[in-house]
Amino acid sequence: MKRSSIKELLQSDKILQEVHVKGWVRTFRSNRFIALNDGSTINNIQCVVDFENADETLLKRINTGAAVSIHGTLTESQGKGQTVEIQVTNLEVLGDSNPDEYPIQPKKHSLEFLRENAHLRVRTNTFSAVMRLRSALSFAVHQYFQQNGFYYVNTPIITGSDAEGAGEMFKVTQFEANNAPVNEEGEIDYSKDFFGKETNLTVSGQLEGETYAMALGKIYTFGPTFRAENSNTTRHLAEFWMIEPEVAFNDLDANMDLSEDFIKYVLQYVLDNCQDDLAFLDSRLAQEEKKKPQAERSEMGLLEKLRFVVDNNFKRVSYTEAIEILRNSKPNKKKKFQFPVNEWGVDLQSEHERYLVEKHFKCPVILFDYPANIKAFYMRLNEDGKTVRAMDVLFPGIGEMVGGSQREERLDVLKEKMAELNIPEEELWWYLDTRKFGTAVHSGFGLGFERLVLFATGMSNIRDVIPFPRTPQNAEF
RNA sequence: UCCUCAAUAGCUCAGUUGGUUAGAGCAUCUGACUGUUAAUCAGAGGGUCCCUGGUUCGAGUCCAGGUUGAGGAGCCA
Repeated sequence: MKRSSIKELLQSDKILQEVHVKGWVRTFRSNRFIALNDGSTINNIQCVVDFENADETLLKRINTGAAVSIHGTLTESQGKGQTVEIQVTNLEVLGDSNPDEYPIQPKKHSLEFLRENAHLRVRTNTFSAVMRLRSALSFAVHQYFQQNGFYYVNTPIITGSDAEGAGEMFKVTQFEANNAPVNEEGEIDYSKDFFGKETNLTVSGQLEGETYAMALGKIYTFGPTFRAENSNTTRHLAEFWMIEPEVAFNDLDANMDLSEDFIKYVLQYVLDNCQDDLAFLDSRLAQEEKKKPQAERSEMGLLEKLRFVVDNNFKRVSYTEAIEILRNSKPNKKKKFQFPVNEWGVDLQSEHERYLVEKHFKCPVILFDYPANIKAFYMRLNEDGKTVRAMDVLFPGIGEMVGGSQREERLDVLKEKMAELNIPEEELWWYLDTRKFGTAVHSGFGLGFERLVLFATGMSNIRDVIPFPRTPQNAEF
């Protein structure tokens, strides 16, 4: 007999028909009611066992976590918690689960404990909802770009350029740690290594992506990215997935339009397609919020927050305007900021970004036209000579969701900037070629996928929105 | 990397000014009950009090160093 998913059965009108399901036992109550989940939906289906006529040794094997195969009749439920249930005619335990050892109990676990059981945590409601949402978001990312004429480009994960300047890199080498060949100066001789040069895991596919945008027009990357920073925060991972669109002939305004349109599209997609999981996460967040003191509670629930972002325009503010707002803000005047805002040119601290997004504008904010000397070498210098066409999209509770810019398309200006920052031209000869041959205005941005998942699920720690998080001192699994 | 806090049963936690036999709820096991919804009731088992060293007649408790975790900062996406 054909097996149905629980998702299908809960929506079906197959009342009084024979059905077949397989899944894992969530709870077994009163020696009679199995709450069965197969991952197809957050909802369980209740399977009612005729315990009076059942083999007792079989009943003893129906434990939390066990895999079972069930044949039975779909009926309307006599109980209150569900509309339909399965009257079991045949039950087979496919895989036992020793209740003495199985770590996932039918009770609340701390997120810290579940992180230590990352291989099993997806069997909980919270993590299954998060991971289904992550999958849906990932699909929506591709759908958005594909529908809008973008080509998906796979930039290299092992990279030979270390001039991207996006952060500390993980080395890739075949050498033994204490037995690497050295040259006459006593330095490690990478010309003898696998690639014949020093190589690293990518921190960004942007530079390679730019070369493809200068031929395919509109491209995006969506792949793993690595940072060897010793970052211990709720927003950073050593291995994360980044989305990097790059568009030829787009200026910064078009770039801001793209980022806003893109974010709204993928959030609308999950609002339309992940209602059960979002409803669960919405109530989960509401319960979490209740534990906080009144002052720290967020004004909006998860669903409310998502709809708000989709329905309202992001506020676009230049760095210079932002500095003015901050300088005249109450916390600055009352010296509540740890880093007071006095002069133009300083980098904004988290507390300043949070003030702008959460207190002043109360909506996502796009900051643009930053001082040149706090931004990367490839960003387009403005006519004022002191700011660059950079932009950051800031989100409440998350901070920087997107970082992007219009790229410097003028070869001479780019070379000058690289010289200033001691970036050797030989390293990036291929990148400079895009400016030598048919250069054009172009723009792009990077969006940390996990930060998007963080926002869409209402989770608060980035380690809880990726299956197996990689962070300093932790590469278990 | 810096600052703050934490680590006690499988999980979540309590443990008084240092004091003799370290507790609770949940989970597990045994039994009762059976249309339950985190079922209920009765009973039982379960401890390297993170590690190393120190102070003390005596350390879960105090001190030092370390490990791991959490929150915040920096770096950023």
